[in-house]
Amino acid sequence: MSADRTAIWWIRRDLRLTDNAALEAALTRAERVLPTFVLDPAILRSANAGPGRVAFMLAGLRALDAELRARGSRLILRQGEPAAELARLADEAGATAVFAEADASPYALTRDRRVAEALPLELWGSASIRPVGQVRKADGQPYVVFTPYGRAWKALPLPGPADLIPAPARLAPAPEALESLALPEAPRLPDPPSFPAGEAEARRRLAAFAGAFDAEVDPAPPIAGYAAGRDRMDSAGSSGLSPYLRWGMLSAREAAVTALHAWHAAAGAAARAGAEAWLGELIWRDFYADVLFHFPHVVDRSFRADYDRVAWSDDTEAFEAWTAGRTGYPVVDAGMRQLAASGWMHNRARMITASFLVKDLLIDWRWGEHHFMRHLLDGDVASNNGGWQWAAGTGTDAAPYFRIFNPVNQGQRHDPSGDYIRRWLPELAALPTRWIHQPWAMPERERRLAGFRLGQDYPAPIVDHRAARERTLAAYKAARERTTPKP
DNA sequence: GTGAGCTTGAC
DNA sequence: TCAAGCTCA
Repeated sequence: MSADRTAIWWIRRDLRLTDNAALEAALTRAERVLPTFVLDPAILRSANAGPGRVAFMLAGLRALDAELRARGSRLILRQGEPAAELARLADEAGATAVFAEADASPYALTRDRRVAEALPLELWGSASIRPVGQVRKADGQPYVVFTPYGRAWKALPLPGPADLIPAPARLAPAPEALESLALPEAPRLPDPPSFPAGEAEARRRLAAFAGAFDAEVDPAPPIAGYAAGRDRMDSAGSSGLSPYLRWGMLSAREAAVTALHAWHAAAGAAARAGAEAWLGELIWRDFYADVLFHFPHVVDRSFRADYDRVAWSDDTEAFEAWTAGRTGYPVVDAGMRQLAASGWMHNRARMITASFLVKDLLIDWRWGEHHFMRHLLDGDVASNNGGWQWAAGTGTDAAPYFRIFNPVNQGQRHDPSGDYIRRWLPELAALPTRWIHQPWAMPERERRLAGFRLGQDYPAPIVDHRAARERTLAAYKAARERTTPKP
């Protein structure tokens, strides 16, 4: 190995220096490492690339560049087809290898195969905690039910703090002559942003969520109340880390180590349950990455073929009302407006809005999946598709088709104060809590007192939930009968 | 082959 | 109480 060997660290969805196995491998093997990001037109032009998520990514690259510069290096930004751009850069810099974090999504696998044909590409680490394909049944087949998957996941050796790779303190400078595109300005981020991009912010949030990892210092960090608190939309019970995990501003492995540490340090059974519940959410993320890897057809079809025959309604007007947060069901509309305004939605609200689109409006789950992908900062094919197929009842381990969320009950149960509604639907802010989840049921006298006009200040429900429920049950039943003829 | 169990429910 | 059927061991 020559002393001046140069390698490319190809950054994709791992916008961090801490616990980065690909970066570490590159540093171990080369004298000089070129941190490189390639803006890929195939991704940027795809229907799934929302401007909000692109802006978040660009802000993340800016933050990463600052971290690199603080260590003596800088980000090299290129634009074009990755294999061609990386080959060009390798020529310019005399680089002999490319190191990258493994990414198991279908597009990434295809892209990386092309790059590997042109250059020596080495994949290290994983965007999930356990790489896809690692957790399998005794017969070698992948799991398609979460609970047994989770049991097997936990039975494998668990990562500990010693497994995490520290960020490098110094990096060799990139040659001055190597060109880098200027980072495009990131438009469309709210100011101040709900989710400031970057590794430093991710670590701040992780520490704030999981506490000082010491029950004597901080006996009740949010993670300790997560088991009960995560479903509450009217308080900050969730970690708010999903965009950072999506872009690798936080390593999923470090999140798992933190959850396990919080479990050991927990002050009691409830706090332990909180840490376990959060670890469970991280395992869901691994599970859906694994499902997508083994069953890539889920990207555009139901996991279970029966449900590709559901006679969906092509009601574009109803779909528009759903996207705009104007369905007349407050909890649905609050979720959709939170998504539009912040690029993020509470997970409970994701389930409620998804159930409403599919099972109240009988609209194809793919319409909703694509809308979410265009708006979510954390939009990730595996998790988003898994969540939608779960809600639609078409996926692995899905909610049964006849389980249809009642939007009023869900709102009352998970936003009992009504504050989630008041935050995102200011036109309902003056309504008494008793009626805030069903303004149409409010007596005329009370409406006048609150100065509220149904149909003007806020729409009347666009569907009757009870009737919609019956219609959906019939449509799913018909789809099943069509494809499973009696012997 | 067989029984237990299946993220988040509704009526 | 109801709503099916299928996975996993």
